[in-house]
Amino acid sequence: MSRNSVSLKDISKACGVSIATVSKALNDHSDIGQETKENIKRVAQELGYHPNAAAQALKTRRTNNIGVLFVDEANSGLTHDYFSHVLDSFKRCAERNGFDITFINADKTRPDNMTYLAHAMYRGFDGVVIACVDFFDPQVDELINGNIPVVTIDHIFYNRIAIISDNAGGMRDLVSYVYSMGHRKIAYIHGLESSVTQARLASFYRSMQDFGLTVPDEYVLASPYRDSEGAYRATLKLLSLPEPPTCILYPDDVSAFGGINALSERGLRIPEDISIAGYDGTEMASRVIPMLTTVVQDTEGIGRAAAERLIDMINNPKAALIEQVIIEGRLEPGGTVGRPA
Amino acid sequence: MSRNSVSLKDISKACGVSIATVSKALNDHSDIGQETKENIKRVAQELGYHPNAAAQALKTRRTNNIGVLFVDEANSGLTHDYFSHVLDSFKRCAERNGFDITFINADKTRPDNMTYLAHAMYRGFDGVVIACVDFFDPQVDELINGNIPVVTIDHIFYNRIAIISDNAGGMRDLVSYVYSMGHRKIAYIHGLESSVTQARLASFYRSMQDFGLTVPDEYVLASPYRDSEGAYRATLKLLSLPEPPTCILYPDDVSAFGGINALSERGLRIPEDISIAGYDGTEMASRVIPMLTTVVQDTEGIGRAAAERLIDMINNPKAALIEQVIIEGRLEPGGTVGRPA
DNA sequence: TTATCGTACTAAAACGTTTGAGAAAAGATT
DNA sequence: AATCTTTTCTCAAACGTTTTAGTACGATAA
Repeated sequence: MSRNSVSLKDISKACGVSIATVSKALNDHSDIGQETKENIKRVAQELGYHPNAAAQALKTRRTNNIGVLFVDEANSGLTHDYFSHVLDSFKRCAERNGFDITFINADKTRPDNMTYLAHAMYRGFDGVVIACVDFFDPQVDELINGNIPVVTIDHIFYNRIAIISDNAGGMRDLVSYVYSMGHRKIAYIHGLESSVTQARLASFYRSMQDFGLTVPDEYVLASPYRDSEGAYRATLKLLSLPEPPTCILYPDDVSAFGGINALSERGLRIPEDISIAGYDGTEMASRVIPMLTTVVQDTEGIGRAAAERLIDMINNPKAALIEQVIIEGRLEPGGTVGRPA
Repeated sequence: MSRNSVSLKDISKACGVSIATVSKALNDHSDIGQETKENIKRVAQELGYHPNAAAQALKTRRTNNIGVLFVDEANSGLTHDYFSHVLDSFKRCAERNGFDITFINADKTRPDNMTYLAHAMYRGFDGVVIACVDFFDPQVDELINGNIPVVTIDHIFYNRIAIISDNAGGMRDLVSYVYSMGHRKIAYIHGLESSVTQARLASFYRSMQDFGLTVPDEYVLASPYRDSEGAYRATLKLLSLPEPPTCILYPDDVSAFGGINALSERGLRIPEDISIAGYDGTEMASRVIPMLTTVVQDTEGIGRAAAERLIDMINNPKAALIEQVIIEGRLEPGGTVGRPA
């Protein structure tokens, strides 16, 4: 009862040794006799002892706990398909290394209204991973510049380690593939201002240029990420052009579905009449027929890389090299890109 | 530097009062003068003081931290669409009440290999929410029977509070709707053994019976949850029956997509030639045309209810009433159910 | 014999907080 | 003037752990 709690003291009493001896025995210090160690460990087991994380943290200044900060524009939180996969991978890797993960509160209405950094310090996180947030939020800046080890995902801060997916490479592969299928009139609907967007957009222009193609301004439209409505409208706009594209690239798979809806409403068949491609490689992309052509992000790799670097930083604070790790994606041809009529 | 840490002691020095006074002032105890309080709070602010969660937890035996346990058969973890929505809602509600959430380690290979309960006690969680796990895992049993407040989602344990979605009601509504569209030959592919499955299956039979329909055994097939391949195969089996159904109900939306693939492969149009419906109301269901007919689970309500009950239990340990909260879903007609030919 | 060493242990302080019991000073009541 | 209250503050213990310095003691070396 009363939140049963066996402490070192209880074991020390049961074994007739001091508390210090028990602590050392359980932590396998060298200055405790073999026999004593074994006895203590046995008794600890029998009594159902578990260390107290709070006491350990207080004493050692280490929590074995990593903070996760994630807020996206749409406030979709955990339900964000891309992020939830990254986080899942991050979590697995962290757990394998004995770390737990706790969310850094994203609700600004929290009773004590602490900033992200304050919250992280309050919990004593050994490290923090930041993803998909509004990187212009001053609170994020404060956190980045605090003295807790940090890795960021998909956004580069100059004084921190960043894990970023290879947006330029993915876009290059995509354009290259579409080109090889015979398309020359390629439109690109891109997400709103972010470093990810910029990287892809630049790569789009560059790749097109490498193939000797010029991109009419009307072929490049903006629409929010993961907003099928916006993509729907943008698609209609493209279709109403005097010379509509034969292929439309979308900023993400959800948007691509918005596009599909617009196209099928206009009676256009995919890929016979028009070709499309998404980006991200979400589950839904692979569940439809024809399978959506897309660039599958290596979410497993991103999450793992982030966890590995962060844990590395935590364990070797001096070796805090600034680094950008680029994780490649993989083009998934699917069936939504055909040869233009 | 060195993980900057302003403590009560620093404030007490700066203000020329005792540590106790500082603590009481910051916690608004009544035995501290107004003026002193204000001064202390101001100085705390200036010095950038933040409480230390570990020390507080050690002293008060309260962590303001809730543990989340979630492992599903497919080990899809956080990427599980239904659960990630429930968790997101849970998280928001918990945060509004000043709680953080931390995952209970699901990786059995963790270095210290603690059981779920051991882990929860180690972290000192004030409460625990359990969802979608293998409820026959003895470790889950141990956790349920431990003395930490627990709520379970979608599974009833007799001595604990459970939040469950209204599977019987949802299935009834679905059958009723399909019936009203004129269908009489209705097949049901259901998930593998679980209380959710059983509740829906029973409700399916009962609803059919209420409409005076008998269900041929061949119309009821099993296929794992969220397995589009399995649903694909089951669908083909149904189509090869001498008298195939005019409508197929799937255990979840992902499975429904597997079914769609099988049907379109056979050249059947939806809903002209055959009708289908999913369950869950995932994002992908609403992104396709025609929109998938499905029962949208109130994930927001489920998550919130779970958080509210759990926090209630935490704050009033005596009022630990055993309760089952049923959260209703909502039939989303979509466009995949038409009138049978 | 005495100094030196190694092994196995303990004492006690410390981490940062909370809290009940008390103390000092000022005000109110007899 | 003496006593009781009230207000405001401090003392000190406690939460469970880790760790440094030190002790006791038998063995080895001089």
